[in-house]
Amino acid sequence: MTDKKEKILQAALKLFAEEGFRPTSTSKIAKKACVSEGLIFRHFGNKDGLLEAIIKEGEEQAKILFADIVLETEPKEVIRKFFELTSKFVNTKDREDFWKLQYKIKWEMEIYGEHKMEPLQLALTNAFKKLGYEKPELEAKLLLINMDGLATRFYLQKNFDVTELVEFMHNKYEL
Amino acid sequence: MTDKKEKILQAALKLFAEEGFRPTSTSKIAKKACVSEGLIFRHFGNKDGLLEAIIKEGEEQAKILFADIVLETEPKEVIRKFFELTSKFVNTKDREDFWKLQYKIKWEMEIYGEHKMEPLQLALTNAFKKLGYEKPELEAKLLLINMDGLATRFYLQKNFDVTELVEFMHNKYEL
DNA sequence: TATATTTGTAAGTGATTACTCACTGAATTA
DNA sequence: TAATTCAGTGAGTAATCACTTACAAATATA
Repeated sequence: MTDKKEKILQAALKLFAEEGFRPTSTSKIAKKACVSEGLIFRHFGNKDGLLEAIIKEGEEQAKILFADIVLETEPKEVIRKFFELTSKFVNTKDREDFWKLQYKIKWEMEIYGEHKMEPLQLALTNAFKKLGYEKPELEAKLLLINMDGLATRFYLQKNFDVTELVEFMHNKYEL
Repeated sequence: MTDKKEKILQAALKLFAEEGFRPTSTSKIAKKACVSEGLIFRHFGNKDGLLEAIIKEGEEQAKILFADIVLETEPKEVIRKFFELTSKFVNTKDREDFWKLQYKIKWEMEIYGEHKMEPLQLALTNAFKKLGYEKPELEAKLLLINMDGLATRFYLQKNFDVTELVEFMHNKYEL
């Protein structure tokens, strides 16, 4: 990975997250990355290839984040860590662009990517089962849906307090 | 409102909901509406004007839908009607394009439009207060967030069963 | 050191973009 | 009836789009 290739990825991630995929022109990316426009096509083939590279890199990071939850065996800890993740993934400036891009792309391309969340959903289902909940699968689904709703608000509504609501949600489960 | 102006609005609503605002060209809209491209600019000034007209028309319809809930005084009925709306607004083929556009536009333009939901949130807060809930405002916020999460799934994840989850959510409140 | 490969650039390409302009024909108004 | 407004068209516009190509410089390999 050369220096300029890395710069292109960073610039594209930021611009895609800000403006969306199709509305962001390759010339704008090149300018922001301080490289010639042609270099983008040398390294990534076409615009779609650039997006793919960004998403692929992000998925690696997501897997690492999820691993901590999926490998946990204590059910109450699984749920606690899930809420911890929810408020963290949304609050760390570092990865903000990446997560925002995930949702933006979802709506622009109209694909949900269920498989990414599957291990998380399974871990939660199992945790609720151990805790004796009547419908553990639906409980898990509901939590993930809450996460989508929170993300929607966090990224689109300024001055939205996530922490307050995550805490409130967490307290609804007697743990 | 002439016949052709109406056709432009309908075609634009459909295309914006399908492809997004910026990726939909005015020439494509004109073709779908079977009018000359110039007519779009005659009636709406520019592309943004066309979007504004669509959103404005939709807001009127939303107000009517919300009115039934906001005017209800019986707290349990307020919540029941809210869940009824949630599964309905998401399932009626008729208005599907409009609601889908609402979310697409939110992510494309990064504006949430909190004011639209305010009367609904107030009605829910009041209902939870009457029912003796400890934190009625947060309960109301949570319900609206659930709605956003459900919409995300419904429009982006094929084969997603809304009704099942709405019922499950509803049953969580002892009514 | 000589040769090949990779990394990078500048200047293009045709297609498409939002939008304008000069012009009709029909309906309204004076 | 004469003048004016309105709805609608089709052929333009400059700018921008994703992408290509020819070529130079740097780097790796022999």
